[in-house]
Amino acid sequence: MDKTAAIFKEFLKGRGLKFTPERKAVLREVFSLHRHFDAETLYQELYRKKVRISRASVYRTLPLLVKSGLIAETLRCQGKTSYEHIYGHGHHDHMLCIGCGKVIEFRSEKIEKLQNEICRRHGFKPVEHRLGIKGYCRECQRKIKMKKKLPLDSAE
Amino acid sequence: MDKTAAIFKEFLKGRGLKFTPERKAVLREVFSLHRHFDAETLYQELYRKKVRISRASVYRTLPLLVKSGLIAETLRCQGKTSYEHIYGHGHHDHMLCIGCGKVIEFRSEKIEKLQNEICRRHGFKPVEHRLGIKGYCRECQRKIKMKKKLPLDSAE
DNA sequence: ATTGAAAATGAGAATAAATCGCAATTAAAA
DNA sequence: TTTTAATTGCGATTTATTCTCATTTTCAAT
Repeated sequence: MDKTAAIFKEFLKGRGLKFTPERKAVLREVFSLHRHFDAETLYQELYRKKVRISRASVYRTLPLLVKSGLIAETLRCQGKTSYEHIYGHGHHDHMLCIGCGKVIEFRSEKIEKLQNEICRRHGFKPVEHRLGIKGYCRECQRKIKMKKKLPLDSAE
Repeated sequence: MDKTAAIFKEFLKGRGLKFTPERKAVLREVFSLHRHFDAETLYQELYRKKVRISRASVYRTLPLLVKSGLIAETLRCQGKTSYEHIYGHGHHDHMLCIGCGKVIEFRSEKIEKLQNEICRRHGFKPVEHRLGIKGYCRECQRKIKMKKKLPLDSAE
């Protein structure tokens, strides 16, 4: 059994919850995917692989995985909740291009440190955080300069 | 005419959009509210005040206000998009207590600076950012210590 | 192994948030 | 004014997610 399963099982046991085949399947699929995903995508992917578990179970399992600390919700992008791995995937923050949707991941030790310091000052025990910066990537900045009429999404 | 209206009007004119009474009403209501709000709340509030504009118009106007820079989406909290003022309300980040839902606002000049620096390095032009830290406030940390069976939301 | 209680499941109905289509209306530039 | 593109309201629709509940399953204690 791999490490993530052990963690999840442990988490579940601690709260009197069960490590069912369905939950196992979701966990497995989650960690076979790379990058961000949402509940529906995961369900479809499982379906494609002939793993027949209900949407409801997928929707019920993902929040448990979040609470177990294995995954986290990402910044909300287009109306649906999306997730990313935490386990085995060092923490990082995001830049999100408003123009083309590109995601740039980054990590700043200094920012992390400052955050922790601020939390300490407030007596706050941080569990998880998200920093998302919206803006325009290099390419989209160039594109925008060439338009006459300002597009709705222009930064200017 | 107040400053926010001037800004919004200007923004709209620049893209060939119109400063209609409905948009004016939404803008007005937005800035009469304090703290976070969502589309439905705003609609209800307007309805209560006998300002009869359709939900659709509210939903259509809020994104425009975001694009104008007057307001911003907040961290997603419970499935619906919520907003907060930007104009006249200095930017701030959030700590969100998982236990009781309390929101602590804070601002760190140092973090802001670091963010800008990182963006520069990536050729990214930031427009807006959100930093949200989830965790447990002082009180909830105390409460948790006293429980036997771990609640679903426990940090441990 | 058996059992029993609590928890989980699937299927689809239900809800909630947000968007869309369209005919009628309106803002604002000419 | 006139004109024209933009906007409105309404309700229908879509999309995401949650809920209901009868049935099944897990797991700890026999």
